[in-house]
Amino acid sequence: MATIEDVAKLAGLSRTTVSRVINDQPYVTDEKKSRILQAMKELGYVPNSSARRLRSQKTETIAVLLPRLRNPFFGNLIEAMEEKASEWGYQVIVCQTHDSKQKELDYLQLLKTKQVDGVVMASVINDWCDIEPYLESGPIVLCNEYKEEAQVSMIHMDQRRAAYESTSHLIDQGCKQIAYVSGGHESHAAYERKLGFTQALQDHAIPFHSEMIIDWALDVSDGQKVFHYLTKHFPEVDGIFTGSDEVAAGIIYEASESEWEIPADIAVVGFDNQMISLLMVPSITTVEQPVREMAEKTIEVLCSQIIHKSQRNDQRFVYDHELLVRNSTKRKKLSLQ
Amino acid sequence: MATIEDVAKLAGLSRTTVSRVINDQPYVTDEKKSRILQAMKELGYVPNSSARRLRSQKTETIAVLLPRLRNPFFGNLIEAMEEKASEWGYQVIVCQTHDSKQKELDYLQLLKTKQVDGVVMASVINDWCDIEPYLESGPIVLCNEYKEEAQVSMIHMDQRRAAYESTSHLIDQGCKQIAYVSGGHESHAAYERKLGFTQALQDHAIPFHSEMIIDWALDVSDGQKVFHYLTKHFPEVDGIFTGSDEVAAGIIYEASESEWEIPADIAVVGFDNQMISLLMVPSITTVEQPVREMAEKTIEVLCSQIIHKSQRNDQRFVYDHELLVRNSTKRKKLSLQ
DNA sequence: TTGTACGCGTTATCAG
DNA sequence: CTGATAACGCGTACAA
Repeated sequence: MATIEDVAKLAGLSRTTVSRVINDQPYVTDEKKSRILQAMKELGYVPNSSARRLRSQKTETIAVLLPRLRNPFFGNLIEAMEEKASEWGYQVIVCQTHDSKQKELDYLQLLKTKQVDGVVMASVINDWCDIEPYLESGPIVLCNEYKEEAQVSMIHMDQRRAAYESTSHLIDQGCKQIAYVSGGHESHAAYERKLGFTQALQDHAIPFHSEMIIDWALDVSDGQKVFHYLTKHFPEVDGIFTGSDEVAAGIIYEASESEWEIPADIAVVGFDNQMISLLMVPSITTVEQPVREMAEKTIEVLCSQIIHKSQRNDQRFVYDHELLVRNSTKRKKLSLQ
Repeated sequence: MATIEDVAKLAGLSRTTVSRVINDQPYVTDEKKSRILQAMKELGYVPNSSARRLRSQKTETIAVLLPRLRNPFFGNLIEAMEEKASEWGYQVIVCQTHDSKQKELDYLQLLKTKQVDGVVMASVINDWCDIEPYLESGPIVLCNEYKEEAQVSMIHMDQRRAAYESTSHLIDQGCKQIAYVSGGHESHAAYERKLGFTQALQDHAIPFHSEMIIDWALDVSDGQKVFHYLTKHFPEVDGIFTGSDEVAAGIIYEASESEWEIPADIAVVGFDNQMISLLMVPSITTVEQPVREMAEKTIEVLCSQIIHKSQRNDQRFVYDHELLVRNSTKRKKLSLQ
């Protein structure tokens, strides 16, 4: 591997001058500049980035922590993040925590060891007090997650309102025995969602059945299990709020294999507006999140914090959702339309 | 930031000894060892990885090149790769090329600049002769892709056989006017698929209509367009081979909004066995790929090449597919069953 | 068993 | 405009 020294020798100049050319700095004669460029080409010289990192204390790399890529919500999120980061000249390291406290801390260690300049947390498992110390080593930005007590920037939706709205929609459609089905880990986002759900029940004087709360449903096959569990133990159920379109799809699929009719017997709402929610029969009422916008804003905020270290680091951006009403909840005759 | 020097001073020992402790090397008294560990804890010392990289010429990082994460096939692929890489102690950088030659080369540059120890290419856009030079800088492994002329390890399925088999299945079901619908870039994998397709037609004496070849269909919405395009221009079509379940789903969705019946009027096969292929009505006949196995093998091969630089680097692993027959192609009465 | 001294490849400082 | 020289933080022959 050719080094800067080799280039300097071949061009008959010093390392310093070569370095100036590499970094587009002024004060180099055009003649020497081209001599150096020539030498670089001849040797196939490429600057060694490990050395640069050591010298400049910068890595041009960020880490994105999330539970798992299999969930298409996170797939879409990181897709948009990688594209934006690439525009800013940053690499992206994928870090799947699988909802493990230990893995989360392991990945945060990347910040301490200077392997990354900053971190996006699209999922937070540990208590904030265990995460805060890492802030000394570099900026952290929360996306799709929030912690009241955290002094960091956060980009997210109003999960509570979204849940409130879609639950109210179920109630509007005449549901009175509504189950709440959500994913494994109790993130703050999930917590807010549940608040919105219970608030909606309360405001409409619908009873809350704590037995009809399910907190282990992550994907399609969990949705299938949920359907059997609910219809067996609570045959009076007539509405289901879910935290993801995959779970909703699993429920609807199993219903189609049984005697239950969706939405006549049970109305179901999903979350995220994945492609699948449109394609299912019946199509799934769901909550659209501005994933790409949130992802891009997250990267912008993080990158500018990396560059201007002084900047205030506790901005908050709240995005709007949109309830998309589809066939999985349309129980009422729409006589007025 | 505390350095190894600070730790040494505090412990009253030399940098070397501290380094030995960090790297679990022998020849250190237990007493001094614990004194050093104590000092490290007191200072919150963490080894600086940029310095280590420079010194050891290793990054413990690999890059995975793929077209886009939005395609769930690649999402699943990188999910499994990241997990396996993590077991080996490697970070994963996501590199979405969006089928751009330039982006592909930009990302390969990571190898040259020593930002990664190795590269997985799950997509190859450039001619191999443009990629080969990068091999000087570190190992490259192909996953789900192959190039006859390349002297690198490859992990993939026999795409040709898979396509042959699912096309033959369409023919068995009585299809005579079969369209071929595939994704944008003409990868070698896609090339092999098309070979299998045409071979199947030929072996069964079914005419090949070059006008019924579509090469721009990537996702659900493309599938929707495909449906309209085909039914308008080739109303005689009675079978469609697609390169992805998303495209197949888009076709089926549009058919359900029209007068066309699937599979009675048109039989459709997908590819990849995504969740969606099971959930659609009708469910989609598709080709199951051992994604996780291929991903894990890929990482194993790459990591061991990184570690044992001498090892032969042109191994080839071919995995088996499985045709899953579902309702989107079941046209014949199964009188014998 | 421990320490000394050098080098990994760059960039920044300062003197010319 | 150009060049010598000192860091950046760590690992490792080699010597003791």
